[in-house]
Amino acid sequence: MNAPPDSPLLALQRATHATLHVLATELADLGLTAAEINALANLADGRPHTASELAAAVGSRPTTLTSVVDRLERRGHVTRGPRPGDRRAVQIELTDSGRAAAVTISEAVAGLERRALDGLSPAAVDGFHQVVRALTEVRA
Amino acid sequence: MNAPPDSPLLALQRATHATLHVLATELADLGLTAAEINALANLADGRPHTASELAAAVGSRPTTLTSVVDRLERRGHVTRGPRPGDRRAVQIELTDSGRAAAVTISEAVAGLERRALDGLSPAAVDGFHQVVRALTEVRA
DNA sequence: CTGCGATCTCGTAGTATCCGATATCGTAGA
DNA sequence: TCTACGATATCGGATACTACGAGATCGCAG
Repeated sequence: MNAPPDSPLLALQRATHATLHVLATELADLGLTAAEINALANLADGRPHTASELAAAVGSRPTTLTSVVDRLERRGHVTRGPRPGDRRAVQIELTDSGRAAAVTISEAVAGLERRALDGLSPAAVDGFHQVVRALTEVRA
Repeated sequence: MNAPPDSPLLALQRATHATLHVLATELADLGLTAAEINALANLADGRPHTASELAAAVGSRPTTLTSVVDRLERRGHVTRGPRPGDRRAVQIELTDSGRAAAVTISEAVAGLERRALDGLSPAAVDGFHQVVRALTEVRA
């Protein structure tokens, strides 16, 4: 199968869907959706983020993130507060339960990556990052 | 930017969102959504596909595809018909207008890929494909 | 203190996605 | 032949995602 080399973009989307689905299945206990998982994973470093930063990190618009953060806040996983020094920006921070969830997510992500990338050469992984980065920065 | 090497999975999702958005912007004239574009791109080889095959190709469930194909059919881009020899399966084929749209999409995809991958080594692209493929096939 | 740009939220609308149930079809087995 | 079982796709209903435009709040320059 997969006789033709297959467009990088199509392969990319397939991989995204597939990994997202695996992750959602593994993390079903948390009761989180894909977007929420993605947001928490990007918050996992513990640094506070603004809505804009987070939107850029997950690849969506700030408006989209509002509802996601709403739900995360309602569940007590994050808090919203003004950023000291610039009260326009909203600072999104993990709570204790949010940090716990983020750790679980990070471990699942790391485990999945380990399983997938086990037999591959570092050069391949490096090439992957180069391509992904180039694709992310492409403009219309 | 990109100070930390950043998880492959997060980078993957970011790239998917970014490229999808660029594509949707470029192809706004067609009046198609991301899922529809994805489906047409996967049908672009002209071969007939079944709903299951197409679902696997785009990375979603057959139920999800039904509504997408519904819309494509209503717009006259595809036809549904029974597959000769197995009337359970539904054969999805491009119409003339669907083929035209698919060509436009393929060109946009190819152009985007060319722009993004221009300066990169073939080895990097090869590594990208290896990683993406491994990620796609990972299991829970 | 006035205007302008930045940042976020809210309202609204259309899609996407899935689960469970159902209908149709193919195939193996009695 | 006919019956049971697996495969395939659709339908109904529910939830979430995503975006756009409008509005609110705030920082900053003059």
